[in-house]
Amino acid sequence: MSYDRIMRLALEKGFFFPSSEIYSGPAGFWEYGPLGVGFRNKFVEVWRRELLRKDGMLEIDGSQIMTKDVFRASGHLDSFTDPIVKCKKCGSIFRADRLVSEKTGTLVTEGSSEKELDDLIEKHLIRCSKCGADFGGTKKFNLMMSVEIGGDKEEAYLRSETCQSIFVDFLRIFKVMRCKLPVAIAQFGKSFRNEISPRQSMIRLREFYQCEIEIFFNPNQSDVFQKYDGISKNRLRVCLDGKKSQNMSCSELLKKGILPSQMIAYYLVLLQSFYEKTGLDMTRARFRLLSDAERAFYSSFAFDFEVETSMGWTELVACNYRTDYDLVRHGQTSGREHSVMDGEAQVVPHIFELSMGVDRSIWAILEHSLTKHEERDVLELKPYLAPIQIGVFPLVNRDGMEEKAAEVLSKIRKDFNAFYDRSGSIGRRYRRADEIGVPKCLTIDTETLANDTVTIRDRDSMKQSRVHLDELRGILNTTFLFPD
RNA sequence: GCGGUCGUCGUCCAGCCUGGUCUAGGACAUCAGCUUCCCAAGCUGGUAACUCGGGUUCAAAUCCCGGCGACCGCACCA
Repeated sequence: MSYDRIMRLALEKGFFFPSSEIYSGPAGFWEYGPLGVGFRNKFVEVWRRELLRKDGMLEIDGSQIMTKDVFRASGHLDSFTDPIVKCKKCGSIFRADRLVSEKTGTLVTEGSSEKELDDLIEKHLIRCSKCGADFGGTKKFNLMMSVEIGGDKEEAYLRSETCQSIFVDFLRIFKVMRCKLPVAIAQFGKSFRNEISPRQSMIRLREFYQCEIEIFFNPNQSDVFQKYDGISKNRLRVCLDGKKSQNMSCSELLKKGILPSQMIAYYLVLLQSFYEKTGLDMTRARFRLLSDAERAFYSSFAFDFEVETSMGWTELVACNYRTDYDLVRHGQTSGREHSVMDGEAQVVPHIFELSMGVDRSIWAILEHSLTKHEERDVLELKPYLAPIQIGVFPLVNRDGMEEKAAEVLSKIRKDFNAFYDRSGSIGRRYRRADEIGVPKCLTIDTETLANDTVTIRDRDSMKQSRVHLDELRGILNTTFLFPD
């Protein structure tokens, strides 16, 4: 379905909408409404089921504000603080350090202050290379959002990736949870990036949700991974050249050296089967191998899990081999070596991560799920992902059907997300339910009053069947049960 | 961040050019009532908007400036 249609659905039904809307607040911030929260919660619960519980991972929930040292260690403060100058006339922006070294032929040290750079620009009479006008002063631009803590305004940052919490917590978790390598630690939470120009609603946000999984392992033991045995024949849809996708078995991918280890193969399979369960159209999904230039500074091997949407191929998950970069850096900065015992050997674990963008996954599933059946718009969400599971309707508003419907509703509303609707014709009510993806509707009619049976109407087929109220709970439980 | 286009009920649009019958209109949606025994029927009534700030003017949704936002292109995107 098109971008505009999904946006209309989101705004009209309240899945999500711009933040601080009545003041046309800053770009890149969006709110989840009731349906959006319901959907997202269920999405995260499927993530927990298909990845965390299935594999025995540990989940934590870290603080969003973290001290400056964390990001000094992670490299974010150096790598993402660029000194920039802006032309007073045409507004063009340049990296101040690069500009100075280009024009003067001298190397500018990484840590040069704004004042030093300004002096150099003045001394060498450097002007805008586009229009020749003056620059305003050098400023530091950073994708990190800073905050001040307490009366003396201690410098801190909103985390730009949730995984830093996992890294700095690693030693404690490993010890108190009596971990052995390999171990996976996961987290669902918010991250913040001061994007220059956020675009396309849920795709590029300044405040966004991530589901991250960090797998800590002994690099000397990663060749043989027991769990791999069960998935060696599984096929992954990979894209090696940025164009064509193909299904290849894990054993083939390993033999050809495309995947570096059995362990990584296993986790990519796990991730792919998770997304299959979310209802994403997997024929429009792929693992794209990243080139050297595309990888993050810390990563030595990376696949992006991407899906095709109205905006083209969109990255949903970054699968990075981060080596021992993070734990070594945190070890150096904190002065506490981040090594653990693995059998007889003491090792600094390496890390493989699955870093999922939740908001854009939500968007992609909506795009792949909203379908037009003749004149009927149906949001074909998997029953276990539907924010509202059941509609309860009196067929007509008389003869005590409303009261009976209220009775049915109160019977099921504690166990299911159910809603009651008496407004408009029965057909209109079915259509309203279809568009927000309600899988089942219960209708109370004359026969209900006579013999306590209701009709269950199915969203996708529109077919109806009649069940006794005593059987209802069992049938609904089966309907919304997660398939094995 | 730069450039272009744009900003009116929940959604989509009319009105703007040519300021004043605009107390801002319509469609769809929504709410109340009537009707309705199964797939957007009908009737009656209702709620609901000029993005924000400043300026010009006797008078601003309408003209001008600025902020904020949206879309498109460039740049950016751990």
